[in-house]
Amino acid sequence: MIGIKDIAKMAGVSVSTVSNVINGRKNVGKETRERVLQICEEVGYQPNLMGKSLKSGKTNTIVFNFSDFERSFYLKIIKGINDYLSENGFDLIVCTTSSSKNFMRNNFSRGAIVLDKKMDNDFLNSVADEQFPIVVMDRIVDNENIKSVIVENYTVMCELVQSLINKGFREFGYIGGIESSLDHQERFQAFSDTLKNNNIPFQRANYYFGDFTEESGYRAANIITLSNNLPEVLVCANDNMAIGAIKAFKESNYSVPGDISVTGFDDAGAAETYGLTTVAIPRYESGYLAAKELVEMIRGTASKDIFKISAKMKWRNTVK
Amino acid sequence: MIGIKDIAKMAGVSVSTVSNVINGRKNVGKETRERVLQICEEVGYQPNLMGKSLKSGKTNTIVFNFSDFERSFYLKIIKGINDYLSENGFDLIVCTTSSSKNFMRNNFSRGAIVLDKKMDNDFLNSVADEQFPIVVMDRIVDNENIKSVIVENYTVMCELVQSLINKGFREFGYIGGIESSLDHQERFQAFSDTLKNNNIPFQRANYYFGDFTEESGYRAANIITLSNNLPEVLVCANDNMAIGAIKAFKESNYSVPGDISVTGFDDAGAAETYGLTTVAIPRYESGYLAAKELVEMIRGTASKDIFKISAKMKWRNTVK
DNA sequence: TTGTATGCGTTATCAA
DNA sequence: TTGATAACGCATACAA
Repeated sequence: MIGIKDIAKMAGVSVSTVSNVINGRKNVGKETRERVLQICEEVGYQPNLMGKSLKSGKTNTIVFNFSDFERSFYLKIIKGINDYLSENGFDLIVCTTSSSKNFMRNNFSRGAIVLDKKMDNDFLNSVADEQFPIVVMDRIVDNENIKSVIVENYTVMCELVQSLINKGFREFGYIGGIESSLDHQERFQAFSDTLKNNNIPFQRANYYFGDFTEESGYRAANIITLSNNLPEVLVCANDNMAIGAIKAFKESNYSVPGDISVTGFDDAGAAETYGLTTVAIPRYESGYLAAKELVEMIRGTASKDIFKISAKMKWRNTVK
Repeated sequence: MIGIKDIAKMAGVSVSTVSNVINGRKNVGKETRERVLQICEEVGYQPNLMGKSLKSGKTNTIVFNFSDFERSFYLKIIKGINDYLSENGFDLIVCTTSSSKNFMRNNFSRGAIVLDKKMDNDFLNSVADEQFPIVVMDRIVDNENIKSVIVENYTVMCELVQSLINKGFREFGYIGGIESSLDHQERFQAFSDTLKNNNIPFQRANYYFGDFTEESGYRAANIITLSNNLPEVLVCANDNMAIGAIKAFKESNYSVPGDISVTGFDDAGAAETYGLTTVAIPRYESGYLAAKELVEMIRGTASKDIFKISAKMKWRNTVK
């Protein structure tokens, strides 16, 4: 691997001069500067981050941590994060749980964005620090160096359910997501609060367990069809499960929305294809904003508030 | 930040002794070892990864490099890579182009898997090394430390086109992908070779440029409809473009496959939804195998051959 | 069994 | 305008 020392030798100057050129100091003669830059270009010199941050004690690396490979919108979040960070001169590394623990320390990286349920609060509390701020998504942690960026699920789910009630629906079914997920909790809370506010009863029997996968929605819907007691509308905690449910209904020769209406949450790629009525969450923007919040924490200019991403109803045609 | 030196001072020993304790060498007295470990524990000492790998030049980290956020199957590839690596005790970091160049060096990582057209061959040749092997996907680089894992596009595309010919199709259209992509090149080569072998003419006018995005397929199909000269079947270099084309045809009130048949390549998530006839590529397995090849190169047990992932025809209903 | 000295790639200080 | 050198945190060869 070629280093500053090699460049110095080739250019016939000292290492300090090369360092000065590379870091844009002005105390270098024009000719020397050009010669050095020329050589760097030719040999494709890349500064070694190790040496650099060993010296400075600072890095520009941000860790993004996730572990669920089933939800394709994660790529959009990553893209948002990546875009903001590269616009601001930070490097991004994406890791899954175990590796993240190695890299989330302030002599290696400058901060982290965490979207992984397996990364527990205790661990986060132990590494978060004024020198190592963290942004968590879909979770709230009580620590002044950990900031939350969450989706504003509650109001939009209220809006969705209220609209369904206004359309005349009275018998609701619900498929929930992973219980530890804040998204799940808020969505279901909004769902049941809205029914309660309208004096519409919701039997626990009409709650079906899911885990945000299409498979789990499919299974839940099969159980529903077997019960011989279809609700008028099935509200699902996300799109994957809604789509799984729709597939199951179609296989059992029920028409959506003829026999049963279905709603989702996310506006995932496939939602449009299925004409699914759902809630659109701006994923790219979430990532971008999470990165922005983190960088502001690093710079000491962040506000303390939880950052809420707002979502919007998307009416399509799986609701009568 | 507390370092080995501080521990040494507190324990009243030298830094090398502390280093020896931490790295489990046996040349340390029992008492000393216990005292040092005790102190490390108390103060929460964490070794500085920078200093460590700057010195030792060895790590267990593998870099995976990609940059296209539009193709959701990338998540499957990442999952495959992640699974193999974690089963084998390696850490994975995923990076986009610019950051990758920082991390792809043999004192930080142990090897890399590259799936990014923006990472040029010159750069790869300059970093690849016996001590830093690289696996490239969808590309062939002539370097004994760079191994290719590619999809066996040719034979399956021949099979697809031959089947279409056997069904009686004679007028073909084609939407190509990014020209620099090996996938694109092989698929088109197979397409035109098969037509030639069957003495079926293919006019260059029926070739449409695309870049693997749905958008580009949509545009190409709109151009086709305006030409008033629909081919009998439109072969697309991937699913995204095929789906874009199908949308365009439907908007122009052409029926698929009534007025025109369409085929894709990838078996992306949405392909099933659209009932698209396509070619299924095992993405998870590709990632898993790419990681396996890399680890074997690291261990010095890899074969020199290009690794080919085989793909399979998937007949659905966008072909008459 | 423990300590001293050196070097990894870089930046910063200071002298030339 | 340039160069020599120390220092960052750690591992290691070698001396004690």
